[in-house]
Order: sequence, then structure tokens, then C-alpha cells
Amino acid sequence: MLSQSQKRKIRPEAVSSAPGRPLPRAFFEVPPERVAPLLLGKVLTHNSSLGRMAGRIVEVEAYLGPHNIPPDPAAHSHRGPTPRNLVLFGPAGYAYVYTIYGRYFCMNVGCEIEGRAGCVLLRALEPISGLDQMARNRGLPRSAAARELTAGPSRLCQALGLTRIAHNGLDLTSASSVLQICDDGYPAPEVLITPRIGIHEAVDWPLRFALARHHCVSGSRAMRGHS
DNA sequence: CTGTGGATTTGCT
DNA sequence: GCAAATCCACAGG
Repeated sequence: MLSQSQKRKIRPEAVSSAPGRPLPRAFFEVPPERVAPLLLGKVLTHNSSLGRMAGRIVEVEAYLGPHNIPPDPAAHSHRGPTPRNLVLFGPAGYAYVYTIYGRYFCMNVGCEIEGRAGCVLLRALEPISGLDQMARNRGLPRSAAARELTAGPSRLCQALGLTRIAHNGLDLTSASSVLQICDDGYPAPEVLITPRIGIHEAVDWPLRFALARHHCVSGSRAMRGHS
């Protein structure tokens, strides 16, 4: 049983940035174009052996499952299940982490009910805690700007130490998971909606969502919503 | 500030 | 074989 004084030894940082419970599975059991804007402002946390790293989600993209009409030709799932994309066809709330261009990783969250493979790609975070470790993971000096750490889908994976082998298929809604997405009460943000980045099909679909004018959103000033 | 090209692994045709 | 939901270094304005 804890004494009063022991209870008060909780560090202020651990309280203020303490993630509540992870978002429940039901949060993710709707189509990705609806989940995506709701994820803005939520906090992604990785409790790794190197320490706890967390960042606020400031930019995402929705990718639609093959059941959609018309189907989304830019989605990895658009030709049906394969060994790579299998987790997307399972229940909502699981991490889909894949290798890109041989050297980087990208992380998605699976959406919708089992059998429907919609997902949301996490494209940028605002670093909240574990910044020193993030800089080490990125091979940058401790003085590096926040947006150098986590503005970009592969940058954020590198900063948090996320890999396909270790993290693909993890349940993000489990209280015991090392990888979680939580709501810390951040207010509903002003959302910028644009076409998706880095794709060659369906280039004009408005499925990229970002916090307007946030400095940790990837790309140029225009991509961040500045006039 | 913008634009260009190379790195390097994986999954699928 | 080849294309890929990227990043970085470097060139030029």
C-alpha cells in the first residue's frame, strides 16, 4: 500500500504526458477517411528498451480498402490480401509497418471491421517526450529541430525506433502493448485537407489530413497550410 | 529556398 | 526483373 508521500513522488512529466488508456478498438472500426482526421492531435507512444518516446500526430493519410467503389489504386491492399498486407485484412487497431525503398519504414493503423482493409498512414508527429533518444535514433545532434526528427512517415518510424520485424501486427489498443495511441485531451484541431503525397495513382483524392500551419507537418510551407 | 538523382530491400508479376 | 505511400546530399538561384 502506497503512503501519501510515495504517491506524490510521481514526476510531473509522467503525469502531464501520461497517456490515458489507449484508444479502444471501436475508434478504428470505421472507414479510414473518417478515422484519419480524428487521429490528428492524438499521441503515439512507444515504450522501448531505450526509453519511452511519444509524439502528437499532426499529419496522416487515408488509404481505402479494395471493397471501396471505386477502389483506391494507391493502397497496398487494392489487389487483395498478400503476405505483406495481411494485417490490414484483420481486425481494426493493429499496426501495419512495411519497408519502403529498401532502407526505410512506414507505419499505418488498420481500420474498419475484419475483412475490410482500410488504413491510415502516419506521416508526421510533434515530438513530446524522449527527444534525446529520437535524435540518437535519427543520427542527428541533440539540438536538431523538432521537425527534423519526426516530419515525414519514415522519419517518425526511425525516431521512435519502429521496424517491420518488431512492430508489424502489434495491437495498438492493448493496455500491455509497447505501441499505443492515446487521447490526452488535446482540443479538436483546425484540419487542412489535401491530396496525398508521393503516390502516382488517384493523385487528386483529398485524403491527406494535417494540423493547419503546424511546424512539424512534412514538406514545404505551402504543404503546411501557409498562404 | 527549390529541384534533382542515388541508395538499397522487399514483394509481387 | 522492376517499381516502390522516402530521405538526404548537393547543386543552383
